[in-house]
Amino acid sequence: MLPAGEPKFRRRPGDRPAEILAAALEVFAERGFHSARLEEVAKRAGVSKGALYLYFETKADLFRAVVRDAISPNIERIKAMAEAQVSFEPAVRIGLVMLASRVVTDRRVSGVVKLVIAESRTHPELAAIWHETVVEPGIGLMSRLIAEAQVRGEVREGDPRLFAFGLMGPMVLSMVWRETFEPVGAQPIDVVKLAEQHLDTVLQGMRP
Amino acid sequence: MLPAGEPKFRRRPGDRPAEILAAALEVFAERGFHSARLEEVAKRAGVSKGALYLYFETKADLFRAVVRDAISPNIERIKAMAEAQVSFEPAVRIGLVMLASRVVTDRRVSGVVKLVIAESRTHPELAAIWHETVVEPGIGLMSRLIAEAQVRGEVREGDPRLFAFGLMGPMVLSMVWRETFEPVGAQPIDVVKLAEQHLDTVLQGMRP
Amino acid sequence: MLPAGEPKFRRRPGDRPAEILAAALEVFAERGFHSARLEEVAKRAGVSKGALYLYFETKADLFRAVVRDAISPNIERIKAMAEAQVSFEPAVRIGLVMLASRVVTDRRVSGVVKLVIAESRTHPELAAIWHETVVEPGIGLMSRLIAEAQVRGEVREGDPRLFAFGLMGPMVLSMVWRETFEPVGAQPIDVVKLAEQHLDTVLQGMRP
Amino acid sequence: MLPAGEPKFRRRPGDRPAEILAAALEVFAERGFHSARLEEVAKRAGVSKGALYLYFETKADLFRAVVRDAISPNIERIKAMAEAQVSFEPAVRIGLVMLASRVVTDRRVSGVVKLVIAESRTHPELAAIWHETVVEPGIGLMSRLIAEAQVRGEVREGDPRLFAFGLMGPMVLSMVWRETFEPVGAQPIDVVKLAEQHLDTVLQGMRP
DNA sequence: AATGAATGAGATTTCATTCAT
DNA sequence: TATGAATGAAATCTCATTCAT
Repeated sequence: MLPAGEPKFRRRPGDRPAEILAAALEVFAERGFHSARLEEVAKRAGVSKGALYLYFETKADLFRAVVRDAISPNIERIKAMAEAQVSFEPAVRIGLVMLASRVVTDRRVSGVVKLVIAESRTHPELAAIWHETVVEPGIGLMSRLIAEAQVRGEVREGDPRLFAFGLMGPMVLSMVWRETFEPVGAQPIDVVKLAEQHLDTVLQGMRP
Repeated sequence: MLPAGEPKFRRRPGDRPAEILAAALEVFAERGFHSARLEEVAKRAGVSKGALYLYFETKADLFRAVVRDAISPNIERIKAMAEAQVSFEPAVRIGLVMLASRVVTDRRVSGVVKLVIAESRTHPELAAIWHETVVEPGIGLMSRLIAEAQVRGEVREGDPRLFAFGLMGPMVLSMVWRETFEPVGAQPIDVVKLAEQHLDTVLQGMRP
Repeated sequence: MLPAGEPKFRRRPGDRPAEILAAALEVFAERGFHSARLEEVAKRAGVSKGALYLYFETKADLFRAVVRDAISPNIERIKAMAEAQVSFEPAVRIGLVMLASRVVTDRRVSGVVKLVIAESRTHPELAAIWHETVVEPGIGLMSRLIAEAQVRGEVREGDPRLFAFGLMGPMVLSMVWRETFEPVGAQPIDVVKLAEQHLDTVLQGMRP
Repeated sequence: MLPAGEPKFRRRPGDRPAEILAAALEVFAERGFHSARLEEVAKRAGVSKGALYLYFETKADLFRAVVRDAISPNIERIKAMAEAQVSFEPAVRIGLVMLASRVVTDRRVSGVVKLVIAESRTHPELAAIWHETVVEPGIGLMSRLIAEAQVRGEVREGDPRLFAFGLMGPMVLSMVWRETFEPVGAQPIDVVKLAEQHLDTVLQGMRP
């Protein structure tokens, strides 16, 4: 049926699923779930539309895979932090600065975070996964460290969980800011400087 | 076609846009921009689909109107705060607690904020409007108050804008939390308590 | 977005669902379920593709409606036959000749029967509906008449249900013949003559 | 690419087409032409999808081969019957009972018959082949036997072809019944009993 | 001003077919 | 011969938008 032309396809090496996930992350982050076109994902991954379906059942399935994929390194980070037994202040300092410099700054992360927020209504499982795997463990870890520090008398009284939200808040704000307001001209936030100044302020404010 | 009878009761036309905006806010907040069905908006507003087009050109136009509509009362609050001339600490305390108790807690607001975040890529104008009208004035006001307090020696040195982000961060986190994680089972945040504890902490940490 | 041209659509009177069903019957009968194109159905019904979805949820739903629609008149016929209390031979004669002349001859019926056969694997509900509504009542009625005639000594012994199949078989064969072999050149069957000769033969063969 | 080792066992290539045809018959009978997946055929035949194309040009080609393949043994049966020179009644009795017990009862046959009916519109060649090779010879043979019996005064007057349809009808009905209504719960027909009772009835009814 | 039936462009998804290996 | 990853045309279904009434 087709007039013969140059070869229609060529098997290429490389990790197809990973290439597709990378392309999908880009497109989803740029356009959101609904506006993302699978055709665009395919084009950027250098495959045909049909090929996507060799690896992912549906668009939603691909979306979920993108989000899950973005979590995995974070899980490791959180575990590593949890296992590093140190005294309160250095632990929080190192943790938050690392978060600011490595995680919040990473466009891949802030992009996915924004997606999770944006699509939480239509894909609550994603919010659930993210919450169980990243958010609650992270907040839980900080709360525990704070509670222990309170027992040791290093931190004044107060709800440890609220202290944790107080520390994390500006990091969340930074991601939202970068994804939402910077593209329309807002002055970028220097996240590391923010983290450091915030730590100086809050840690002093938490002293007994 | 209908034999003349008594005129059917008819809502004042002037109310229509407001009713439509209210219905649209609901539906957009529940479903996001793309999943929101104009048919659903029309049904909840008690009008026909066609009627929407008498007041709004397109779906995007309606969306913009919803977002703008949600801003206006906030603008008034901000202006009021700005005009209330008080010393630094009380001003910040009153402002943040008011924000926590009146604004962050309002589902309408957190819903719209989430929408702005979610659709910022496809509707950057919304992010722009929000930034110019709400965010920048708010952050600007706080920064100025802080800078003035620094001049008076009430606040230690440090970037006033970063202090402002440090104060606001947990409020943003709270809105994201409510919209994204509470629906999937996360323990709710008591925003007012958070604001108060955070103020105690940060204001102490900002002292010279 | 569209350059203005002649009016895109015009509401027309008439019973839309019925028009669509008629068009769909044609197309389904011509092409089978899978090869039938909704675009073709829409074109023949004089509506747009989208309009089909105002009346029928899915293609399968439309298909079911076509089949159900074809049954209803038959149900009436069967009921009428059942209620006509007559002695055995005339009843069967009248019934079968009526069937031959009115039902088997009707392209709409034979077309739908073929569809039910063809799609019974993919749409078993249709076979079920047809079986419960048309086939089993019909066979049941004949069996009962035969059993009663046996009691009265008008019919020799033998399984009444098998007698019924013996009478009906050539009618089924005729429908299959018309739909399957006539289009490829088979000599048409004169169904009424077949029914009459078959009745003469079988009724005589059923005498005690 | 593989290091030389002992040769993997390998089916004789000569068997491949037969294995594929067997698998294809199963799948086509189960799902119909369109819903049949070549991947499924390949899996059941124990070959790759690509291998199918070494033996059959297209899906339709494979389908035709399946149908033709199912005919061949029948042709032999029919020829054998035609050549067995016997008097009318025994010939018909033997023939029909054999048909009932060997052919109609064979799921492979009823499956293909159903396929031919179902796809006759999209693949008329199949109906044509079937008609020319199976149906018309069979009906022709019976008609001739009947006509000869009429000449000998063994059968009363009447259209021999219609007598043939009268005899064959319940066999067709049985195949349709099995394929269409039994899967949705209809009580199975005992085809051999049906054939015998029908023969008793019709043959008596055909006596002068 | 209001209606809502109708439109049709466009998106996801399927799967027979191809061809580099 | 044989494989199976990859292709891409084509089909169903959605829904913002239109406009005769």
